[in-house]
Amino acid sequence: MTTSSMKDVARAAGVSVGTVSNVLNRPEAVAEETKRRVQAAIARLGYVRNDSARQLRAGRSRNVAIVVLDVANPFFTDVVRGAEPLVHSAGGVVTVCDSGEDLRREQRQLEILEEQRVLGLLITPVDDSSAERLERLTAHDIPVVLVDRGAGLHPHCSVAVDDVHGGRLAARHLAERGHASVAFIGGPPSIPQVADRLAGCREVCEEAGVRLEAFTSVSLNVAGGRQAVEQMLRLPDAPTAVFCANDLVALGALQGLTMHGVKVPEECAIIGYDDIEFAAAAAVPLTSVRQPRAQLGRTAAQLLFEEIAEGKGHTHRNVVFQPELVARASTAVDL
Amino acid sequence: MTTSSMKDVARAAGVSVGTVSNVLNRPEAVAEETKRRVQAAIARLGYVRNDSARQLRAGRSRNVAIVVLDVANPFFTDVVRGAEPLVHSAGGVVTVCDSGEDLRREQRQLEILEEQRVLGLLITPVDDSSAERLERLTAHDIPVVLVDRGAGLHPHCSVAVDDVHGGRLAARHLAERGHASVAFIGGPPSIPQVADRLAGCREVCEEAGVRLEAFTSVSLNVAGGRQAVEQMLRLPDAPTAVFCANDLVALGALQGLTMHGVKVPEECAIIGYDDIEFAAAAAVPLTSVRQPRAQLGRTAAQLLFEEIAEGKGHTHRNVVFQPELVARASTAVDL
DNA sequence: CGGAATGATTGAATCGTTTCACGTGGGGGG
DNA sequence: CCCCCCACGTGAAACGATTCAATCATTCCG
Repeated sequence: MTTSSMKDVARAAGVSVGTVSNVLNRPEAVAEETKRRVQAAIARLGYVRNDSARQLRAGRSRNVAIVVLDVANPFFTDVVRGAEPLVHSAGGVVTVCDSGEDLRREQRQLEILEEQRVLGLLITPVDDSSAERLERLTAHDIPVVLVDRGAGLHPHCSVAVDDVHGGRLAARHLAERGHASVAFIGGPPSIPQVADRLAGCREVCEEAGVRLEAFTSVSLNVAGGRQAVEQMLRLPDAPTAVFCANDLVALGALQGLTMHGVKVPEECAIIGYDDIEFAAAAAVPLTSVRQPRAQLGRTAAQLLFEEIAEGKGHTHRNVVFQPELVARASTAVDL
Repeated sequence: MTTSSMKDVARAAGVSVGTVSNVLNRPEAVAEETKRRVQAAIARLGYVRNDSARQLRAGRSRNVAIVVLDVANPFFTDVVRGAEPLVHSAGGVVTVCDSGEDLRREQRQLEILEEQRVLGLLITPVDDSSAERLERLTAHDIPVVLVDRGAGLHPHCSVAVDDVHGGRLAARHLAERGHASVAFIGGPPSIPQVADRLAGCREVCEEAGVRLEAFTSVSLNVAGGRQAVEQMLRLPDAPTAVFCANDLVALGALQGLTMHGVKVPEECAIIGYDDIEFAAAAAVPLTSVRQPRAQLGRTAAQLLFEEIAEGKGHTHRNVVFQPELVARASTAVDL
């Protein structure tokens, strides 16, 4: 059984292909009786539109691509989920590409996506050297929206979260609970997110007269958090609270403290960042700074469609969201 | 700057479009000098192949779609990662669709994917009522590989993991550690995965003379695990170990036990299932039964490409993987 | 030196839709 | 009774790449 085309349907229904096309795309323009006949033929033959042909004529696809640094990272999956509904209601589907923080992979994916003439692109670029390739896309009329990176640097719309403010929220929460000495644990300071969170934290600590000690974790994951906290415990007067640059690090810190018999939150409070699903699932549910992830995705998609709708006259927008503190057991003690 | 076509390139290089096509697809068939001229023109014009046109001619796209129940579930993201490399080396990109366990969404996505004439489809169907729609796809020459569901039921290839064996592994591990009474915590028994894991566990327990008590969690998540374990603690002689149908439930159990001051593993051991990344990240690292997730994806993609290569003469294969036990701190005590 | 073999290039047909300028037939208004 | 307009349909021209038979030069061999 070969797939049948409009021509087959037209023949079967005794009409021209133009009419079949009308039944599909502007049903109000065709007489009831004819419509019925055509629809019957479609059903009988099991006809399915060929999107390639459609796209060819239209010049673009209806699909939106999103290129993320890591599909397994809950942050990105939530962003994807936020973006999906809009794309679907525009008749397209979301193509998710995992660059794995690898520039070459990212580049290859951008090439493929450009060949596919995607409607638009949501991307968290691997680093600033992607800028040039992205400009090429917009030059070829493929709008690009940056997610959580490089806001303002490029001729694109962007969505991001205010990390400095997130750092402030965390520090303020700890200060209010009476902590006089806190540790910050975060990965390489070259990562803007980490630097911003630390900056916000430092700002509030200085204001409130809280002693702040920064530990550099080898990486932003569980192992990094565990190691850093062990290093911290060796200090003569260890801080009574740790603020971690993300929840993975915080889970690592919790693990390290548990191993050393340090009670959380009684002897040491923990506060994480991102509020991933597993923050609440930890043995001691983690206080965390939540980013509006789904909304990030939703807004990114909105900006994309706005840019498409406005065409030439579009001016780029950079939307910044404010994070929010979610208090749980890991900081539930006042000193 | 309008996007330029092969015709433009041909004109710029002073050759015919056929030659340009050859430079792109069979470079060995065109003279050095000509090739150089054409490539120069391509670079100068910033020409990018139009995949729609290509697909139209070829009759199919080079993209593979994967429809999952939940993009945020680490199980599926790992499957996606396993499948990606193969698809990329075939010149395509992976379209990830999240059905969200919603039949209507799944249906809509299948329609779109069929219109797009995807090369093939990897899917974990929402339920058996998807079978009919999937058969329609194969009838239209779009091969389908089932992932972790409905193996053998349908005229498709499939990959799955032996859950009964996984249950046996867990029970054996606990029996070896000297536990005489264990609890199973799992969601509705109507889920085949849950039923199989329990069956395997029961089999070994009976064999080894271990008392087994099954608790039904309201759902397969953290809250479910916490509630079930609280119920368990109310028993006069509570079991000394719990086997959870998945890691989320196990994390919930750990949380519940921690809240009630029960020490893990000294007073109660825990063993989970899936070995998600966060199992190792728990305050007490969780012993878990690992499914070869990436390999599941890789193999699924392989089966897909085999089916494509073999064409008509293809006979469907059902590949079943054996899970593997990963021992960690949460069971590291012999009674 | 004729003819065959080899190599490079061309041109045109084709894939399946969409779109639009153009019939065609019937009904209503003048 | 004529004309115009409307509502439906038609047919053919795009869209941009691939493919293959046909053409044109060369080179090689006897």
